[in-house]
Amino acid sequence: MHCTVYVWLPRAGTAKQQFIFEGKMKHKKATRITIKDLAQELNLSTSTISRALANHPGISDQTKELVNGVADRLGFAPNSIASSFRSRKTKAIGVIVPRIDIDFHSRVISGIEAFAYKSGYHVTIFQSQDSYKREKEIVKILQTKMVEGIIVCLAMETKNYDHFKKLLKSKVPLVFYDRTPDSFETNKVMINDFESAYLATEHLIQQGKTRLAHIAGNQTTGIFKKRLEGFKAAIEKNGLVVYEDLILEAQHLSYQEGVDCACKILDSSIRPDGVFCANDYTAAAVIQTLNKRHTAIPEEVAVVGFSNYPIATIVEPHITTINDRAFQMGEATGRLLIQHIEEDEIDVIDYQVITLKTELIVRESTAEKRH
Amino acid sequence: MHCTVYVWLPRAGTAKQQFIFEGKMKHKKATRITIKDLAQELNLSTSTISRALANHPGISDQTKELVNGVADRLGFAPNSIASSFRSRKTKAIGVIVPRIDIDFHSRVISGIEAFAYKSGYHVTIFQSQDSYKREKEIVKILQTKMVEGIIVCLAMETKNYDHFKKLLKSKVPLVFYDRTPDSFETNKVMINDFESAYLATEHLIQQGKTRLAHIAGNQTTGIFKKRLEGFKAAIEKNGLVVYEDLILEAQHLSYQEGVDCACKILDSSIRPDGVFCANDYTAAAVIQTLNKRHTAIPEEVAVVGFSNYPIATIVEPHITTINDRAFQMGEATGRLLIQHIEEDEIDVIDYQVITLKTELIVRESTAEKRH
DNA sequence: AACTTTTTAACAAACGTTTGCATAAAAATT
DNA sequence: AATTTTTATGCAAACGTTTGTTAAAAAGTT
Repeated sequence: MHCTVYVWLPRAGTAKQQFIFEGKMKHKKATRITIKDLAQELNLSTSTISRALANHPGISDQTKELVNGVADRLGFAPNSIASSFRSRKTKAIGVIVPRIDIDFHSRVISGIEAFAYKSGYHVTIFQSQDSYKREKEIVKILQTKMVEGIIVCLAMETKNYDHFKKLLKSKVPLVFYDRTPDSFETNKVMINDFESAYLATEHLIQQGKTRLAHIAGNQTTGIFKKRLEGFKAAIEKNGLVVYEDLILEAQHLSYQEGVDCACKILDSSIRPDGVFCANDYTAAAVIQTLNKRHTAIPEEVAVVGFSNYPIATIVEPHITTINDRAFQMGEATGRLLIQHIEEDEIDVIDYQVITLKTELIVRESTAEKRH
Repeated sequence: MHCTVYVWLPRAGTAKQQFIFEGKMKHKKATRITIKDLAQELNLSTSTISRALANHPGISDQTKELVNGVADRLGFAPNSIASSFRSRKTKAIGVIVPRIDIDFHSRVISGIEAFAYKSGYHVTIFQSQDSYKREKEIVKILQTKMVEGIIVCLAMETKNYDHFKKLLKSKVPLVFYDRTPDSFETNKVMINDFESAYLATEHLIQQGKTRLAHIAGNQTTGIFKKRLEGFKAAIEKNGLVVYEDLILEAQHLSYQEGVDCACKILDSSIRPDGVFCANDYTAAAVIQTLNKRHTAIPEEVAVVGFSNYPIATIVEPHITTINDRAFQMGEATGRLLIQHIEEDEIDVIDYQVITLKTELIVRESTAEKRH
C-alpha cells in the first residue's frame, strides 16, 4: 500500500507550512527554516537577510538586530553546504595521517585542530594506515573541492608522489609534516632530526660514554635516516669510532622490537655503554632489559630516547629524550596551510620549509643517579 | 591600477577554455572541469552525464563507458559540495571529543574513522577541551547541515544537555560513547563499568587480598561513579569491609595525581594489600611508588588498572587491567550512527544502548611472581 | 502493419545561499 | 532648490549538481 497524505501545520510567524508524509509515511521531510522564511517574515529580500547575518557594512544596525532577532526566534540555522557551494569556501581542511592512535600523530592533530578552530576552520581526518594505495584513494576523495587545503604525513609505503603533484597542479594548498617527500620541494614542517640526533649523541659522549649503539627506524624513511646520520656525525666529530655492529634497524620501533634489539646489542662482542634510540618505546625496552639484567643505568649503560612520550617519565629511570614538540608542529602546520589558503599574495611564494627547534630533556637514564 | 586581461588557452579535447586574470592579476580563477563540460564534449545532457557517473540503470553501458572515458581524459573531479547541496547528503559525520591526544580517545576515533571510511563517510573532529562552553559552540557549528550525524563523548564540565536535546529535535542522528548523559535516554555505546570494576575487584579478593583501596575518577562523571560502585559491590558481596579511608578521588587521573594518592593510601593507618585504580596511569604511579618503597608486588600489595594503555606492559611488573576495547567502541559507535542515518525503518526505534564486553587481562601486578 | 512495452536520454526545475549591479530614499553639500 | 553624496535595500543571476517527468527510438508482440 502506497499513499500520500498532506498535513497542514501552523508554523512560527504567520505563514503556514506544508509537511508531506509520503510512501508508507516513511520520509518525514523536516522542512528547515531558510533565509527565505526570514525574508518573508520581515518583508525583506533574501539578500538583505544574508548580508545582515554576515554583518555586512551596507546594512543598518537596526535591520541587523531585527534579522538576528527573528533568526533566533525561529531557530534559524544557516545551511553551510549551500553557503559553501555559492561562496566556494568550505572552511574545511583535510588531514591524512598514517594512524590516529599513535601518540605523536594524535598530538599533532590536536595542534592542527586547535589552530584551525581558532581560525574558523574545521578538520576532517583520514588514516592511510601506512598504505600507499589507501593514501591515493584518500587524495582522490579530497580532490572534490571538499576541503580548501590538505595536510599530510606520508604513509610508510609511499615512495611515489605523483598523486600529490596532481593535487598541486590543481592549486590545492598542501603542507607535509614530519614524514615529508624527499624528491620534490613543497611546503614542509619538520623538526631537525639530524641536529636532534647529534645533540642526543653528543650528550652521551659528554657523559663519558664511548661505545655507542643506535636502534634506528626504517631506513627508507627520511627522518630515521637523518637520525642515524646525526648519530654517526656526532661520534666522528668527537673522534670516536662508529661501531656498525651496534646499529640495528627496527621496522616499526615497537616495544617488542626494542626488546629484541636490546638483547642483540647487549650480547654483542663490543659491549656498548650508551644507547641512542629512535623513539621512546624502544628506549623503554632497552631500559627494562637492562633492569632485568641488573645493569646499572646510567653508570654502566646510558640510554637516550626520542619524542618524549608519556612513558618517558613513567619508566624507571626516567628517559632522557628529545622533545619533538608534536602539538606545536600541528599548530605550525595548520598556520602554514591556512596562510596559503587565505593569502593571495603568498602565491608569489613557491613553497616554505619550517624547521622547529627541538630540545634535549635530560633525565635519570643518562645523568643523575638512580634512587 | 586595475586591469582585466583575457587569456585564451587550449584545453584537453577540442574546446577552448577562458582564464580570467583580474584586479591586480591576483585572482586566478582556476576554472575546473564540470559536468557541463563533459556534456558539451559528448553532446549529451548534464542529466545523462550525472546518471552515467552514478552508474544509474537507465543509462546504457555504452554511454557510461564513453562518459567515464572523457571524464578521465579531461581530469574531471566531481564537485562534492554541489552534489551534497543538491542531494542533501554530505556523507560526513562529526565527532566531538574532550581531547584527541588522550590514548583512549585516539583509539576510539581510529575505530570510528575506520568504520566510516568503509561505509563511504568521512569524519570531522572537534575537541571540546572538556569545556561546556566550547562544546555548545561546536554543537552550534554542527547544526548547519554540515554533517549527517554526530558522535559525542561529553566534556567533563557538561551537566546540562539542552544543546543536545535541541539537536535531537531537529532530527540529527546522535550517538554518545563512554561519557554519556545520565538524565536522558538516547543512543549510547559504553562498556559495563560497574561489571568491569566488580570483576577487577573480585580478582583482587581471589588473590587473597582483604584490605582494598581504590583510586577513583571524578565522581560527577557517570563512568567513574559506576567503577566505584562496582568496587564496593564486589567487596560487600564477598563479605569484606569497605574502608572509606582507602577510597581517594583523582580529578584527572594523571600520573602525578596517582603518585599523590598512592602515598596517602600507603601511609594510611589501614595498610591496604590491594589497589584498584580507575585507569592505568594511576596504576602505574602506584606501582612505581611501591617499587621505590621496595614493597613486593603482588605479594604485599597487588594492583589492578583500567583501560590497557600501552604502559600497562611497559611498567614492571606489567599491570593487570581491564581491556576497554576502545577501537571496537569506535567501530560500534560509527556503525550505530550510520545505521540511524541510513535506515528509515530505524525511525521506529527511539534509541539504542550498546554495552560492550570487557575482559580482565591478568598480568604480574596481581598474579604471577615478579622476576 | 499496427499495437504495446521497454530502453535510453533530454528537459527543466530545483537545492539555499552569495554577490554585482541597480535603485530609491535620505542626508549632505552647493 | 538643485545638486551630489551617502546609506540602505532589492533584483536577479549564479554556483554544479540531482531528479521527476516526459519524449523519442528501439524492440517485442499480435
